[in-house]
Amino acid sequence: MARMSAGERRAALIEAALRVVSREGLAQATTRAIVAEAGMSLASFHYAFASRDELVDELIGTVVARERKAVGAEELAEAAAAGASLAELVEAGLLRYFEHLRADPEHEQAMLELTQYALRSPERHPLAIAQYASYVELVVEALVAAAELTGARWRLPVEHVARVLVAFSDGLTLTWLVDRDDAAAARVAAAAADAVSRMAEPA
Amino acid sequence: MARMSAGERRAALIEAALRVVSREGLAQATTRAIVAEAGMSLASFHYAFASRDELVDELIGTVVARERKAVGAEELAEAAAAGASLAELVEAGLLRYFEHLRADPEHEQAMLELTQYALRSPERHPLAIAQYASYVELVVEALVAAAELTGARWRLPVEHVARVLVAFSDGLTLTWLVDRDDAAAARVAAAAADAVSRMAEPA
DNA sequence: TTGCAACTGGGTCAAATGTCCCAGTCATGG
DNA sequence: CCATGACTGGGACATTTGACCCAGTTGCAA
Repeated sequence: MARMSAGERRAALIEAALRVVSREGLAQATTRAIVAEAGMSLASFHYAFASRDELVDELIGTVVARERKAVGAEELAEAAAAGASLAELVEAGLLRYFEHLRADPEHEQAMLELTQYALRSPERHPLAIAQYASYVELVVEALVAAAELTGARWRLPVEHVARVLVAFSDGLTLTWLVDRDDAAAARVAAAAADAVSRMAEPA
Repeated sequence: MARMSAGERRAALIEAALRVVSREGLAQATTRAIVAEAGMSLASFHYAFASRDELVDELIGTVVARERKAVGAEELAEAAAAGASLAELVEAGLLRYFEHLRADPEHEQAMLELTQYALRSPERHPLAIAQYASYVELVVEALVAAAELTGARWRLPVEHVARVLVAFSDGLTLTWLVDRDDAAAARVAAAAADAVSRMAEPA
């Protein structure tokens, strides 16, 4: 195995772990499976991490940070310039997220498993909370931008609106992962966008 | 251990397994943990079930069947008689589900884990699909009743409406399990009811 | 009552798994 | 060039876990 710094090694192991969890599930992400994926030896694992739990904890944090980039709001502006309504903007955002989900369902499944893992112990519960706080924060930014672009004003605290939208996205994700029904997912997105856009009024 | 028929024993083990999964998670539901919960010996387990997997598969089926009873639609009629609108009826239904969730969060968490477990293998994926088909069916019944009681007509196939509502419920569940924010859950319920009720028109 | 099949308890086995040790290797500063 | 410490590879070990065997026991049908 090539030589690398402890930091690089930790990063490489986390990448490998994420691939294993995505492909086979958290339960199958044993230390041996992870180092095999990373092409290292077991000793390297325990040189970089004190325990498997430590890696999983760090994995949760890493993965949340990455998600932030995945759903960027760059295209919002052009859509609004093209005369889209707020509801249309929100729906477009949800559909963009849905494409992200369709492109890599296993990744979202992995995220769900990591959340549930975190929920199972009091020490890790904060990790799950941080994960969702991060989602909400991300959606807040998009909602603020969307409202500005369409000259609307949120009648509720935008965090509240975002929290609702995150819940709807989660529901869309979970149900689609089960039945893989694209049309149904599109209907969920439309209904969610409708409900959320009604939380705004002309500025 | 008292003597009982193979059928009773299987049922008792499934009950015990559900308790263990709810309390400690699927990963901790080892054969030993399950028989300890049931107060039996390991041999009894393997007398009743060929393998742990066989029990888990049966657990998923059992648990779905039980869920059907939990969200009964008895109170719909009285609410409608009191002059509630369709949106109010749907919201009341969601809030009733939410109370169910609040009363036993670990149970819903167990359901989620079982779903994800089923999603992880092609052979078991149909179990998850059946689980959700059962939810949709249940919601369809309630939606049909609610529309009748308020003199409304669904503009979409009621199965589509139900599928959306199931997605919203899932989102409500997942996010609430993380942040335990009752007020936020109530807002999700209201928004979901709003969106769903707009899928109907006066008959 | 008695024979038998259903059933049980305790122990055992092999595999998987998390953790860790130790002898060796390699890069780098002096 | 070489000493030193960071890093690696290959095992080893205890524990957990799923599976299951076998000698006994017990309810029940005849």
